[in-house]
Amino acid sequence: MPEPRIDDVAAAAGVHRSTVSRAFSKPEAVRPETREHVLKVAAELGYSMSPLAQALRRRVSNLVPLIVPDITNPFFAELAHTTAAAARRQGYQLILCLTDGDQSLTSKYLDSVHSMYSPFGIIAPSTPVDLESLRRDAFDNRVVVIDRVNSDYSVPTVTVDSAHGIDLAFEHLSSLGHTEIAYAPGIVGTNTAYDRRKAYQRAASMRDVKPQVLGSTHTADIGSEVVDDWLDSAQRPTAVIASNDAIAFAVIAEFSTRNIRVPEDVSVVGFDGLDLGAHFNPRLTSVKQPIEAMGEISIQLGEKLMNGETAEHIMLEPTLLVRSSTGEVTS
Amino acid sequence: MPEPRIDDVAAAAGVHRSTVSRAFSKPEAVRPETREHVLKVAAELGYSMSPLAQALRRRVSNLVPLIVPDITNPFFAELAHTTAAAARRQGYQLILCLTDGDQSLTSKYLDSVHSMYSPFGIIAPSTPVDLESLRRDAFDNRVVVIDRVNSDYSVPTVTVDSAHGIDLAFEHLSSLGHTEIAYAPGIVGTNTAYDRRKAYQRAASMRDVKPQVLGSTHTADIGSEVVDDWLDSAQRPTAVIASNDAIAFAVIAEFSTRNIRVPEDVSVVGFDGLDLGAHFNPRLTSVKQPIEAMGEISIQLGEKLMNGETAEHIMLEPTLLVRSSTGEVTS
DNA sequence: TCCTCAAATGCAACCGATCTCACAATCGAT
DNA sequence: ATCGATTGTGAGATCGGTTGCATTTGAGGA
Repeated sequence: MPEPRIDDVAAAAGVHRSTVSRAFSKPEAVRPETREHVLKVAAELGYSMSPLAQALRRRVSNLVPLIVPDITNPFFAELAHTTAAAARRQGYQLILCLTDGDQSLTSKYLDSVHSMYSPFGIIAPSTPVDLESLRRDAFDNRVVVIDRVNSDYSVPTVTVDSAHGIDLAFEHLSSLGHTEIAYAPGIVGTNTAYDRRKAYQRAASMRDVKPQVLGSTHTADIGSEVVDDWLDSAQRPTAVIASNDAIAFAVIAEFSTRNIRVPEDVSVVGFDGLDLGAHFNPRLTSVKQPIEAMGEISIQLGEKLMNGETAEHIMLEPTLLVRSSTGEVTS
Repeated sequence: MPEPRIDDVAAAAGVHRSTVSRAFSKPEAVRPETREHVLKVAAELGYSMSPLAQALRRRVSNLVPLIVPDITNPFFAELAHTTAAAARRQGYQLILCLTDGDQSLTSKYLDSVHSMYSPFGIIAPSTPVDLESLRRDAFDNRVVVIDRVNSDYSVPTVTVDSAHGIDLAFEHLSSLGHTEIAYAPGIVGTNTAYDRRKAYQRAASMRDVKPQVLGSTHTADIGSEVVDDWLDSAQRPTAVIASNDAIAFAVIAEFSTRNIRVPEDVSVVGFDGLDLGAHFNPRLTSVKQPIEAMGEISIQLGEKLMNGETAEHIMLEPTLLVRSSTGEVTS
């Protein structure tokens, strides 16, 4: 048997199409008894509305795109995870769009979902978003960006307070006696990468620590670059703050490969606070981003956007997750 | 300006709607000159077809669901990555559906995408799929399963040869002098978990190794269970094969926490061959699943399915990725 | 009992495309 | 020149709902 359509339900319930439609999508517009009857008949027939047809007529769908550069990066995986959950809770279906770092794909995806009448979209960029093109491309600006945005305050954003995060890391390391604290930057380009690095510089000078940035050329193997620089350093840092957990993993792996022990010889703290870090060796101390909140809030901002409210800029506070990759300085 | 519709293009080009439609979706049915003219006019207007309207009328969309239990598990992340790429290449838009281990969500998702006229769906289950319900639920059986299927050969599947994978691990460990080789199973339930464990038992007995399965109660912390069992073992295994990389990570982290060194005190080999393992400490030796091929082939099987071809069962061969978590036995 | 007005329902156009069928133009063959 | 077979285009129903407007229903008041 084919799927029942709205007319089948209408016939079976002895009412008109439009009444069935209202029974589902505008409950207050129909008499309670009628509504119940229609719903019962519909249930008996195993009827459910076609989201496609709805979207076509209403010009609004429940498909919300989340655009991320790389799902293979556990940070984005966790973000996708929490955002999908938040989306589902609100009745949206999250569409995960993977750009693989290809800028042009972003606007392509945006076009594509726009033509599916998405109510809004969420972008977690790897490189600065070209907002000019976003706006023009589509979507009437109904885009939420996870990360700061340079030039344009009309786009709502959710970010994490990098400066505070870095401060937490410094504080922790200082309390363990570290005074030579270096920084391992990630891929440049994003605002967060920039913010964190900046925050490192500031925090270092505030504490009379000589800023040392390790491995800035960014070839394929970040880990060995960082460790090379560390070894070459006149005054070897006793601690390294990585700009994110993935970098921290790579750095620790490389230290270990060269028989430099973490945290005995050098402490490492990450930035992300991924669950995965709890099963790393050693278990990774890290600045924890409130990823769950980020997902939740992105959806909320999106909904405000579609209600025509003005752009908000939410900044979330990170916390410190102390595990085993940091220890007292021994010298 | 509102988005142009097909009638706008038709008017501007001086032809009928249907001709425009054909110019796009059935090129051979329209005179070349007409076609070119229509396409040019459409381009000038910045016109593109509404996928929603298309899907509604054709009763086929380009939305392909990939249902996975947990994107936070890097295996599924890599799978999603490659499958999304393969899907895009064929003009599909992958919809990632996260079940979080909630069985009932699977059929919900299936219903949902079915009503969006998905041509087929892909399921990478964490627990055995209830095919009865899948079939009945929706989709006319147009589902590809990544993992074996027990009861039903009418569903196409793509699997990896677990037995061979385990053999590779054994071979490698044997060549390093290991004779006490234990196994750390993952979450039970999936066929792959079952297959791998079975394969371990068989491979062990074939090589006169006493099978030792570590940590089978499966509380929250698998790592410490495994290590507890390892410590309690009368004859401590010199090597552990983990049923997947995530388990291997957890086990190594726990070994290390208790000051047991990998690979000096015990070798560990994983199963998945994730890129992430290359940045683990120590870099993880692992049986590598051909994840890229799995994604690609799932899409292909799906396409065959929608063309009415009969179900195929593809089995892929794993390879061994030798890194640094295994070493010669020292006793 | 009749009238009024609001609430509930029916009617029919519409969202943006596809597709079957009918019709016109073109062509080769007789 | 006539005719049947192709080929290309137009007409209009259709996919499965939504929605503004018209109409019916029913409660309350005179």
